[in-house]
Amino acid sequence: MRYDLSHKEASRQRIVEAASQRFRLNGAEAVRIADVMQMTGMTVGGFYKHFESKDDLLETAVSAALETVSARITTQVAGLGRSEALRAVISFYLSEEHVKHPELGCALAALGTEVAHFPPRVRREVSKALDAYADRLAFLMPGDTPAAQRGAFLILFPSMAGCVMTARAHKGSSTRAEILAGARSFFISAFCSPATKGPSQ
Amino acid sequence: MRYDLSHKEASRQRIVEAASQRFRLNGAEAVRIADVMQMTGMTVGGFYKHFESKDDLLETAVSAALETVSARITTQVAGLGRSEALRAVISFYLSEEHVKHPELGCALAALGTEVAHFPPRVRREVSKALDAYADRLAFLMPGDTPAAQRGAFLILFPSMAGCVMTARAHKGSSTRAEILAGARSFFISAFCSPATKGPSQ
DNA sequence: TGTACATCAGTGAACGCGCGTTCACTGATGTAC
DNA sequence: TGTACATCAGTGAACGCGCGTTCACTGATGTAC
Repeated sequence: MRYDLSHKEASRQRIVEAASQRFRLNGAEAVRIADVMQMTGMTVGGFYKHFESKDDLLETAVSAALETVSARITTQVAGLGRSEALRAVISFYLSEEHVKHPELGCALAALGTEVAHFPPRVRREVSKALDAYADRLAFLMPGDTPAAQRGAFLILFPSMAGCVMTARAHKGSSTRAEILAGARSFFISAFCSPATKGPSQ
Repeated sequence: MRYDLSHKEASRQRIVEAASQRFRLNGAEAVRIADVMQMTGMTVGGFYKHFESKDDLLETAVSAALETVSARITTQVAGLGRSEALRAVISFYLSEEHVKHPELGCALAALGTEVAHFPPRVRREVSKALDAYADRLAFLMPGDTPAAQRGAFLILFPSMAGCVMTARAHKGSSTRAEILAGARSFFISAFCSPATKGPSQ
């Protein structure tokens, strides 16, 4: 072994981080491996010292994106009460800021409809990563049991992802702001009112 | 003019219908013009007698899909009261059936996250088509004014599209059914309870 | 009514480009002695 | 400590395939007379 262990690993991390942003920004199909490698200061050929294929990278980068975002959310609400925490998360998720920066945002809102077209192995891993995402963030949700919290998460986050995706489809139209403002107040009042323990089901 | 007027138009319609299903089933990038033409019993070359480019077809086919679906929904709820009508629409939209058949379902749920990556001209047209979709279906929504109904539509449909997209991402996992069942009862109780005139905002 | 003709929807082979992947090579670094 | 060597992360040109688009051609059909 000529380079120390951390050298190769550091390169791999740079590739994953670059790809994770690029996939969210441009969509899975539109990302070119040569571009991702250029972002890291390396050239195409080196890619295959780290990954088997573009699909291998896709799987890794999407999972990484979901981990990064859930970690950032968790950090940002540390210290807030449950209701305030969720209110803050909803406000951010449904913000213009999030809509304008898919590369740093939720991978579900950025890549959602493409996941069903990923090759089976990739889709299975992404599906697992989405479940893990739910498990890491369910603590934000109202509900008496972990199962209830997970249930509420599985309503709120897919719904918000749909609103963000639709807002992004409406670039340069007032419909975008209309969707975001409406959804923000709707979901905050449905999930954060102090009186409610969760969505009435 | 050698063929009568309706002949070419009929071919064009077959191309649009085939493409509209194919785009929803496979995603915009994955659709091959040769495949679409084969579905119509024609061969590739003929395509360019009808459309300028694949993007031209995409724009036309996505708009057509949104029109077809809103027309079908409108027909199916004819005669029902407003609350029952919306209940029926939500139940269908969030059904396993809809999740399993993207090619016949809502284009927003099928192609949503890809729209932001369409070339500007296409995205503008799709954005308009989405606005028209809202206008045609807002009558289903609770609310005293058209604006209120449109506002409610712009919360409900993007949210449901997000749930369907996420359910589709979870193929072969119990998470799919969990999302659909949870979202169905949540949105029905939020938008169809006889007491409510709309989402409390 | 029959026949020559013109049109143009549709054919299918060929073109050209872009991109994922491969491969022979380089050169920086750690190790052996 | 210094030097020869081995390793392997990274290079970048080349390959090969798939697909959107083009183009010269065909043949079915309506029209003129």
